[in-house]
Amino acid sequence: MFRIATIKDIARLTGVSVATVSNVLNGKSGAAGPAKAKEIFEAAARLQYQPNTLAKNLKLRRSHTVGIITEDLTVFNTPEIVDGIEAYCEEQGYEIVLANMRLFKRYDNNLTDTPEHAVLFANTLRSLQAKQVEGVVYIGYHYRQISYQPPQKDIPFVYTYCAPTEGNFPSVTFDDEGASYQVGTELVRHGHRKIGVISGPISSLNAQARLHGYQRALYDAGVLYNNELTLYGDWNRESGYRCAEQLIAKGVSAIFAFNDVMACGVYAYCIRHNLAVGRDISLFGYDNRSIVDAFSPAISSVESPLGEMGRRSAALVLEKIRDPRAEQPRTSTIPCILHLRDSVADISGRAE
Amino acid sequence: MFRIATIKDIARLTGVSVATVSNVLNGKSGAAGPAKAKEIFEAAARLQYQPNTLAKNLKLRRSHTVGIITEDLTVFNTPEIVDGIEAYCEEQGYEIVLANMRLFKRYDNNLTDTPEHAVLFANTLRSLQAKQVEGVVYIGYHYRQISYQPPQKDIPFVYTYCAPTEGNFPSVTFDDEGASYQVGTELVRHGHRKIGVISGPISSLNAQARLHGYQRALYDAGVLYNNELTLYGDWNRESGYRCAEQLIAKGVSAIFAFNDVMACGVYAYCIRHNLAVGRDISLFGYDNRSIVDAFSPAISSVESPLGEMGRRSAALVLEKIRDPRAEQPRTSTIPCILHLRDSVADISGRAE
DNA sequence: CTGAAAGCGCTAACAG
DNA sequence: CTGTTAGCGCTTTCAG
Repeated sequence: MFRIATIKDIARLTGVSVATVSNVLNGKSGAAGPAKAKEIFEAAARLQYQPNTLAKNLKLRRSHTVGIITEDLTVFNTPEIVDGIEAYCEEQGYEIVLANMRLFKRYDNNLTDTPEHAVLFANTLRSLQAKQVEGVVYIGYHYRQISYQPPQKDIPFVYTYCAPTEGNFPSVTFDDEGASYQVGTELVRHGHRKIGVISGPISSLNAQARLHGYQRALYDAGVLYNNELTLYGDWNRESGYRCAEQLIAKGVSAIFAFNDVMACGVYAYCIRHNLAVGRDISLFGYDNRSIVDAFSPAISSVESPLGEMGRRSAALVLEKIRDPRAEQPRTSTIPCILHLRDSVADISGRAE
Repeated sequence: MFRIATIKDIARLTGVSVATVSNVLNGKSGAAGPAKAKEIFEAAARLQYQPNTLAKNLKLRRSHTVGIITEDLTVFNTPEIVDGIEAYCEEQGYEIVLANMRLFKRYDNNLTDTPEHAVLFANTLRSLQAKQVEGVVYIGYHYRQISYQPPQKDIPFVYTYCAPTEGNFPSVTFDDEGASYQVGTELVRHGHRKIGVISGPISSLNAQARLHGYQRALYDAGVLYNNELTLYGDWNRESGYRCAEQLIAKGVSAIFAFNDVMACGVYAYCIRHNLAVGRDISLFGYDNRSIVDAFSPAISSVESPLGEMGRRSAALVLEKIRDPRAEQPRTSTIPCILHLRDSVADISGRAE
């Protein structure tokens, strides 16, 4: 079997003590004469020396590592958030260690808050702490309230893509309300007055925020909000299709679906009934998933700033690590990115 | 600041030595009297004792951990492979530690094998080894040849979703050729004789294997292969659209696109020209991405067995860890999963 | 049945 | 400028 070279091997090879090797390799100026130092560096390179992280961290009692807990890594937005955290940590000289709870796979998509989840969370967090992480970012699979939290109230811990029901840990989310405000504003600016909304389930926090933003946009634009034109889907394609049918019967010129999958349902309805999206019907989705490109014209949509949420979460955790008494905002909200595409027609010139 | 309880705290609390605590907690029978043992367990529970992984692994010189190197975690199929590895390792009592090279983000999608990649790979592998991983799975972002490999020839190391150009490390891939064979067979079974193919670039290994499988299916079915009906796209939507135009002009009744994105292009062409997919034109895609559901009828497609590839890779690594002299297959190929949907019409009854 | 002691690889006083 | 030493938290002989 192969053995990784240790500081001891270098010491033996160069005829100095391990302390000297350690000092030289850690750049302590004047730890050895220039000749010896050079010799030590060369030996290290030749042996492909890599300090044993375990030993080093054990000794230093500082791992320079932040833990990431994902509810489920295979949910579409999670990897981008992880990526943002990694990018930021790398810039700051921190490592990351990932713990995936695999909630979807493990519990077959039953994601209501159960006691099992709390136990799994506690175990996951402890296993991360056993690895001496200095802080933790918790990534939800979808925006919702989380009832469990770390037992210690003073560890650097940030929720992202979800929010704690209580406690003082910060959370990072995206600006659902603001993005919907922009969508509403854009649709009005393009001349639309009768706009249909296909919301998610009324219990969804995302859906609530999106509806508020949209309503505020209409208010600010002086357009009456007609709640008959707001229907509630279930995030799935079929509900988009069904709601499109009703809304179009009511004579809307544009539809704002609260996710892309339902927007696809709308698109399908339009195709089936010979309505040209981007001319007869304008369409906005949400999530900016790859399906927005499946059609032509492409579906306008709202992109969540996943990478930026990751970066912000990491920044908050590192700040807290460096200054445990830092005052941090309870919630941080990152703006979304609007993608206005040809699915939205400008009808301001047309007769009503 | 909070401090995690150590074995020492328990020892002090229960009035025994650390050795006894360690023995009891590790289930050494008869390490202490039953009363004392109970007391120790209770103290551990009360203090939320969690053994320090660093210290434990340092001492044992066995981390029970396998490393995962991903080329890029944000590429759509990577997380599912990671998930499969995790699931298997968890069952076997192993932990995983993930190192994401972030190739896409870092090099702006320039993924030809460059010397920089080899250096990044070497660093990543070393950092994993510094954490004392016992083996490593390397996950490519897309199936292709990889020219670099670990410097040590005897470490447990498996490539997945890619293959090494040389060396004796095993690789795990999916059965592109077999899946395409099945697609060809299905299309013929549904009465299709003039079938258009939209391949990927001719240099792509995936595309080559898929074409072979398809050709073999025609051969076995006694259908002539007309290479005029095979066009080469570039994996993008527009090329699907363009190729569809040419193929349909040649009178094909079915189109097999080598990925779903190009299949979307075909779909778009059909919609634009009033051809009903699943009636006038049959369509098969590849990858089974979420966009297959964007249309109605849904696009038939081929699903890569990502989770299973992960599990198999993990199994190979663990086998090698447990028996360093185990003989292992150079390549393992996992069957794909065919999703036959309504985009494929049975035209065997129709006149030619 | 129980504990003292050594040591995994590394760093940081502290002496020389 | 260089080396000795102690110790991070844990396991494991080996005596008592």
